[in-house]
Amino acid sequence: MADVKSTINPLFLREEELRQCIELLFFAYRDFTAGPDQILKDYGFGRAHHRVIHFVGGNPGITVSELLDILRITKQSLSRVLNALVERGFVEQKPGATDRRQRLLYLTEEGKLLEHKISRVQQEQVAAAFRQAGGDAVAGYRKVLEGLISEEDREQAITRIMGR
Amino acid sequence: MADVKSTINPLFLREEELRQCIELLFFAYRDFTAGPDQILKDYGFGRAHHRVIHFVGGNPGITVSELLDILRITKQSLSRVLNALVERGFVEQKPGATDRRQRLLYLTEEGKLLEHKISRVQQEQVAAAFRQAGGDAVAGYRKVLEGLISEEDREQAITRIMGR
DNA sequence: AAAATTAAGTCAACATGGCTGACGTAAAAT
DNA sequence: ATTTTACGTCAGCCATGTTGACTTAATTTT
Repeated sequence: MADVKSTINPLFLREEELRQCIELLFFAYRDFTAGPDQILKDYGFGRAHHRVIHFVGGNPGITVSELLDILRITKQSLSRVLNALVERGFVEQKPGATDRRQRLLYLTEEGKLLEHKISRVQQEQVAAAFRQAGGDAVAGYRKVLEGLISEEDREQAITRIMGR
Repeated sequence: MADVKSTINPLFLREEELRQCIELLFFAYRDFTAGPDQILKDYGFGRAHHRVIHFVGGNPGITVSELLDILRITKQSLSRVLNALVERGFVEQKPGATDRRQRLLYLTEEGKLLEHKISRVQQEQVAAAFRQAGGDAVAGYRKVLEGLISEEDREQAITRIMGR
């Protein structure tokens, strides 16, 4: 069937393939976030808290404005989430050494525990997919996702991800 | 640097790699949804409306319960969005031929226009990433994303995506 | 034919996490 | 001394998810 169509109209298969790949991303992302969401529920936290925990965990001492730049949300949105995390003792703020206006963000011990708990689940899920797909597939996955990041963001995002 | 660490502790690179791939998915998904969001804003619609338009467009005559099963939201959440689309003439409902309780969903001509407009942008974005990454990378991308879908959902999702 | 189940819808209330706008404070840069 | 920057707060709005309770019409089961 697809064979016939692609012989008659080579663009059909391509468009259908693109459609499939788009839906694949939708379903994968949905299941990719399900594990963390489940754990976070026990703490009364949501996905927004997870993002903060994740990026503070991976970038100890990150400033508020750097975090805002990664998350691309308003400081009012961030503050709600960040204040909850600070009040409940998962994140702590220290004034910057050279610039004392800054509040450098760190995970507390409790925060690190939660971060590990969540990322272990997520890493296991991704690791299982990688094992099953093989190393070449992983390389392809990375290439495609990098290309999916918009040009304006790409350099910034990639160096942030890779450069640590 | 990574060389040293991976020589000393081979698990480090693996964990760091997983972390990178997780962030890659976060950033890619963010930019992947940005284009459609932009267009939808002009119509006063959001991402929720897009999902309905997308899946009704790809599955003409889909029932409400099938759609609920794909989107994994409550019927109350769906109804808000679906009613808006029907009222504004982007989706129409027809009673099922064999089971008249069902309301089969179709895009109107206007709905198809919007669907095309959005998916053209998204498909171009994905196509650009594919072109740049190459065919092998695309195969890898698909394999990994399939593996990322949870086992319970996998067969259902995959056959739904591929089987058309 | 009567009873039970199913598909779909509705009303109401609430939570999460985005947003805008306006304004405040302390530290740093000019 | 003035302006800019980093960060914060208050207040209110919007989109989209949730739960729970209940209705209607059509189909299926008994």
